[in-house]
Amino acid sequence: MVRVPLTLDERERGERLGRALRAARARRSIVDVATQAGISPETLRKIERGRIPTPAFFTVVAVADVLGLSLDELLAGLATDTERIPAGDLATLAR
Amino acid sequence: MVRVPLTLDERERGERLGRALRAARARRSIVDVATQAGISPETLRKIERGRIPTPAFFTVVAVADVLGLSLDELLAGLATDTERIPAGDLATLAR
DNA sequence: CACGCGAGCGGTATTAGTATTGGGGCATGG
DNA sequence: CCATGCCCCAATACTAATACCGCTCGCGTG
Repeated sequence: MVRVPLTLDERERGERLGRALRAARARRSIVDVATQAGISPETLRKIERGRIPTPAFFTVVAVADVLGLSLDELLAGLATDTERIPAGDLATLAR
Repeated sequence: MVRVPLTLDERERGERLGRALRAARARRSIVDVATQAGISPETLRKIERGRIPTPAFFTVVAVADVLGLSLDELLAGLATDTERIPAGDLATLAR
């Protein structure tokens, strides 16, 4: 076995990370945040949509930095997903 | 070119991350930490040696968690490398 | 002393997956 | 209209993660 395919759990974890980042981005545009973070808008979009379940470490760091988000809070929000998202951000998410 | 090769800066950044993780591991063995973090010892060793300059986000998270290291302090230590390592850890490193 | 042992290192090989560019498509609002 | 913002698809270069091999070095033990 060389490199095992990602499990379902790992993919779901990636989706939670994406949702957390999208919620933090709120009303700013993908292009805005991506260029400021030094990555391509397509990559950010894929991360937010969970299409990149295990993004590179420094990529996540750069995005979180632009969003003014501490990595520790970001991780804390991953465990319990939606339950931890404030009502206001939920509305933003559903828009 | 679809995906440009990593720059020298990015590789050096990976080496700093590796050194920081190794310093945090201190006296514990690679195998011990790696298995506890759920990754292969080979991978952890390569990350510590800078051979994996941009490791996956959750891989770094798992290792930092096992080492009891906050991601925020880990990142803070990356900027200025050795100057920020306390004397005690430097001695450990040189051993 | 010689021996093995634990720990780590470098090389190579393999597959899964990331990051990126560029294309097109569909709304919404100035 | 046309810009903005988001989405999907395809192709491609490069990397992550894993595994196996042999090698080295320090340490304690017989």
